[in-house]
Amino acid sequence: MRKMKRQPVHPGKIIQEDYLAPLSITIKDMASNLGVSRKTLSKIINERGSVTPDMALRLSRAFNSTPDLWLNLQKNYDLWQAEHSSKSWQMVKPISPQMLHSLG
Amino acid sequence: MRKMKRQPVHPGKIIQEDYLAPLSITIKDMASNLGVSRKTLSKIINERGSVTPDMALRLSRAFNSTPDLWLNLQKNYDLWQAEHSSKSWQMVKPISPQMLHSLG
DNA sequence: GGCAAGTGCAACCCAAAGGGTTACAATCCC
DNA sequence: GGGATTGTAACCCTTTGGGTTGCACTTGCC
Repeated sequence: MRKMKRQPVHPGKIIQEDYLAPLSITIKDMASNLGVSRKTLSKIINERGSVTPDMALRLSRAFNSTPDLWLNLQKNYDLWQAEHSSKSWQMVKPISPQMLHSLG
Repeated sequence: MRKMKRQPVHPGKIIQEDYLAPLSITIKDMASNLGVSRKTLSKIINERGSVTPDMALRLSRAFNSTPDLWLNLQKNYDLWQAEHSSKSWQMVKPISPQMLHSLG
């Protein structure tokens, strides 16, 4: 599989750069169109909020895409954050056949 | 794209049926191995908790898989829940070229 | 039968996070 | 100048992840 070396793009950036900007749609109008508050959209675009399943569904309808597109962007972003914000998960030892023997 | 018609399997079920059961590992021991509380693992396995990015990293190390495997399971599950727990997102109208005209 | 282990779960405590509204200051654009 | 846009802070509410402790139930084993 592929390992992410650089921090993935936040979905908010995609919304802003690939949709709102090109189409000249304001955050205010877009929030209204999505049926959420201006704050909610603003936070996501400014990378201070995340795309929830519900928001992914709304975005997919507005931009004629799929909820998975947005959730995957968010997932990759969150995963990268988790990988780099703590390392205690690296302490987890693989469940190997050898271990199973000692467990028996 | 593919549309999910049936409720996706919860990652907790996979953990239980594909790993713990076959390997005869108890929830207690597994929780200990993952470095989380018994409650945390128990909730996930009983489908009352979700696999967070941190947990996905732990599971991927324990079971020699990828964090994405676990996060995708959770994502699909959450998305299905969101789709069926509310329908207000269906009110969102697509941003069509026609709409853009009226916005201009 | 009887005990220890495994387990679901409730009760509590915390902190984080999503969502809403309101309000203010800074900007941008006629 | 003046209206529209926008980032944000302040508040409020609810949900949720995570931890610990304790209790009751079930199961396996001697």
